[in-house]
Amino acid sequence: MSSDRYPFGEIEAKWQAAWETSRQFRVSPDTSRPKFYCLEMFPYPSGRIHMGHVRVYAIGDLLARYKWMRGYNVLHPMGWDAFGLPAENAAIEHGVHPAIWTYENIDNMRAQLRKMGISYDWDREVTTCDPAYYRWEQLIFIRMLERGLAYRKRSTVNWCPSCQTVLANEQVEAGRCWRCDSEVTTRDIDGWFFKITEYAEELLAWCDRLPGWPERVMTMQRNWIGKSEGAEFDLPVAGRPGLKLRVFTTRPDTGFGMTYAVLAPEHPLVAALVSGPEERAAVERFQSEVARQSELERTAEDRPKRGLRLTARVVNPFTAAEIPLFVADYVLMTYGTGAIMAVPGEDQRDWDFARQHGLPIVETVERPAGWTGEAYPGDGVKINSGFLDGLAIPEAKRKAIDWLVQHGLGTAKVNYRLRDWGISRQRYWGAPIPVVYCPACGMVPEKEENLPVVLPRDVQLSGKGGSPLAEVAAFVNTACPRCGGPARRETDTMDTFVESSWYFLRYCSPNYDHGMFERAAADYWMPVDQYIGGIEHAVLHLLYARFYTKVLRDLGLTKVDEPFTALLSQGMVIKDGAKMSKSKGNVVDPDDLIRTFGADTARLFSLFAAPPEKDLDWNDHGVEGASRFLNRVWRFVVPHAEELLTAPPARAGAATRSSNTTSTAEGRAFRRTIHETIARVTHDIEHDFHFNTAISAIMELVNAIYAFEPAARDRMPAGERAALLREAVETVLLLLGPFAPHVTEELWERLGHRGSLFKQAWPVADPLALKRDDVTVVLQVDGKVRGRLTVEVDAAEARVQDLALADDRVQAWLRGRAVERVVVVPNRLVNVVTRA
RNA sequence: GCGGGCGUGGCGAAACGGAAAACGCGAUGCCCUUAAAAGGCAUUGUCCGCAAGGACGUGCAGGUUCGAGUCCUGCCGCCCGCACCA
Repeated sequence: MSSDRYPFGEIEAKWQAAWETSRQFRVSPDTSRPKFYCLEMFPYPSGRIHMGHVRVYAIGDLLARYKWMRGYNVLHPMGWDAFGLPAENAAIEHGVHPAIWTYENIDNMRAQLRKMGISYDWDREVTTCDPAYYRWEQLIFIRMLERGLAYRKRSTVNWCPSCQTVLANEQVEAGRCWRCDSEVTTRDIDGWFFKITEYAEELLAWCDRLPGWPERVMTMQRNWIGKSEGAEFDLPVAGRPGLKLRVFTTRPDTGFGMTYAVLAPEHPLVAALVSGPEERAAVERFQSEVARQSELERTAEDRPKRGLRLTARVVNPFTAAEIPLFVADYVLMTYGTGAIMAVPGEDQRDWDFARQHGLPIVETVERPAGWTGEAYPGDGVKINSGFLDGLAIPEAKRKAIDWLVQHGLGTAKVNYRLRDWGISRQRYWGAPIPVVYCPACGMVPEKEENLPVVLPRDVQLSGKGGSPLAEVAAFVNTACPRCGGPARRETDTMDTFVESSWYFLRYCSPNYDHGMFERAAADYWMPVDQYIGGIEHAVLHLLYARFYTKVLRDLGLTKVDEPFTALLSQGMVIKDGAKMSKSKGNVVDPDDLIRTFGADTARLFSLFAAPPEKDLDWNDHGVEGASRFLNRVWRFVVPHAEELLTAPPARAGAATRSSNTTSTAEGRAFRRTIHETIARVTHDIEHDFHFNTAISAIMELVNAIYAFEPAARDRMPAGERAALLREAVETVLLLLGPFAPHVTEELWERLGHRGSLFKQAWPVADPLALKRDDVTVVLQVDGKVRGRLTVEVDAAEARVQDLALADDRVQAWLRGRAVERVVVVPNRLVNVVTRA
């Protein structure tokens, strides 16, 4: 393919070994320097890294190395999200124990990552399936149990028939399992929950206080939490004194438009409301029909609403009228009270249902002129609403709630869409839930001194369903921690998202054995200053980790309110129009890439091809371009090294040299290019994460070096030329270092430096070098570019205007027209506005 | 339906309201070479023109402005999240 390629294989191995031997990226708390905690989402040890990993770790390493050079004490750790179903499925299919499978995969992936040359502190490696890790999670589980933040209940849960386990709401995507894409069903089952709803308000409030997060992710979290404010109140059942139906609404102002009410099919009051065996039979038939529907069917688009009218009627407290009562599938038991007041005038769902069943529709908001729609959800003046008539909606809401309170019918009420986090999994490869069921004492937490409850090694994994731990007699049969009598252990394991909800805290003191983490270490390092990962975790991991951190704070373990100050959400890696995947056959193997082009090229291309938040379109030719660029740098530096060494080290970028080092205009212009590049690259990394444009700027500087070198040969003294070239080359190496660390480290050494490039200070643009004498000003006539003009920087506006008007080309366009005004934008342009 | 984002060359992409397309890929031509690879140089939005130059050009239609890819209004299209959430 290519002949003159720099020896990346040797160089990369050399510097990876050197960084490791010198323990360069091993860190400890140091209060004399600012800290920077840079973290990429840790991987699931699937066995091989893929291009998505390459991309996210290239981004993380760029930021970490950049921060090192800016003088920060950088924590940059790596570990393994090691529990989870693939290990168990591999065991079922291939008969290999999940632990063996997982640890082998970790070894493979660690070796692959090392070949990328990422600046990890490998002493801090954390593996979540290690009992020394999950024992602390079990301890916190017991603390949460004591505080009522972990609880057990029987409920209808999402069930993946393929994974044979419960799924949390966050793990169901459009009715399908997030991991295996099977259609999700429901089950009534006992399980453990974390009370994330208790933190709904705080999680929501902090969405406005994390400016370092992408708006898109915050919006998704806000929507997921789904706060709605309104009222809850009672509808008396007609002719049944004492029997009331409680409803929730966000529009209490529409009470006068309530023409019927609806119960969810599963509502506990349904049984009490049916009259006679015939209606009971009909209702039960309806209930079982609804129950049979899968999640997918229930959420299908344009699904007609189905309902059954009961004989019982309720009273609309606003109008005192008796209104019909329905059981219908469009009302969900899981939200609000499971019953609604129906206002067809202002709610489209109610409107549809009312039309279907011939129910009256009362409008309680004045329609805007020309309104042709059906239900009207918008703002307006209240009508047909008794004491609310004439009010605007917000005022009417307040007044309606006051009225409900005064009459003892209801209260203001806030509801959230967020549900408690179901963490029980009926699978083996996870952290055991540390509780015991005793016939005498009931559910009892394991004693703290008995932790960890170790996941037993010997287990039969059949894939037939049911918790595999239930078959392990030695695990299940235990003594009650309270009375000592025979008891059974909990056989469910914890959702793997529990482990990933605190691993970033464990990294602060990974070997600490008196608790989850050492307080002082966490106080020093936390929060994570920059977190980097895929958008797919926008509401899963990122919401759970925020919740768990707040729980740990309330348990007095940490002082931070939020785990991640800033989040960079990187896009997917795409090839041929689709996400890289084995099934599509469009996978690029990072190992092949590193073997062919080197890790530096793989990293540089990942950072150059697109800004990090966008999807990256993989292009083999583009990779060659990245490789070509690094070769171009190499080919300049190596042959010129001797010549460059004749010049004193530039201490590139440090604002210590004055611009008069060079006397020629070419020299000054070249030096300005060097320092403009420093400013651009720094800005692009620091402000927008625009690594692609930062690389462009470095490429331009390299192009300028290639153009300057021969041009300067006869125009200035050799010493001056060498000094300028040395400053330029060293600047390129310093700026390029975080993007392509191995080749730059090697060239840095070849320029006679001892000590790592990454211990050098990041260059700072010299203001004197940036100074220009003159600028090109664009000349416009009526907004169209007609010429250019070179004038001294900051020339007086009057002078620039005179020069512009005197310009031949401008004059030609002014012929026959009168100048109406002249707009002068200093150092940029002159626009001459004319009229006929 | 609700919320968010995005529409720019052949492609990936750039562009504080001020020169649209930087940088890279691809393509074409030339140089080097016995030849190729590698490398170097040049050209590369469309149309008119020998040229100088001109007209057009950032999904569509308007608006604000001396000036709009960028701001505003309304459409069209695509992507993502949530979804009978009362």
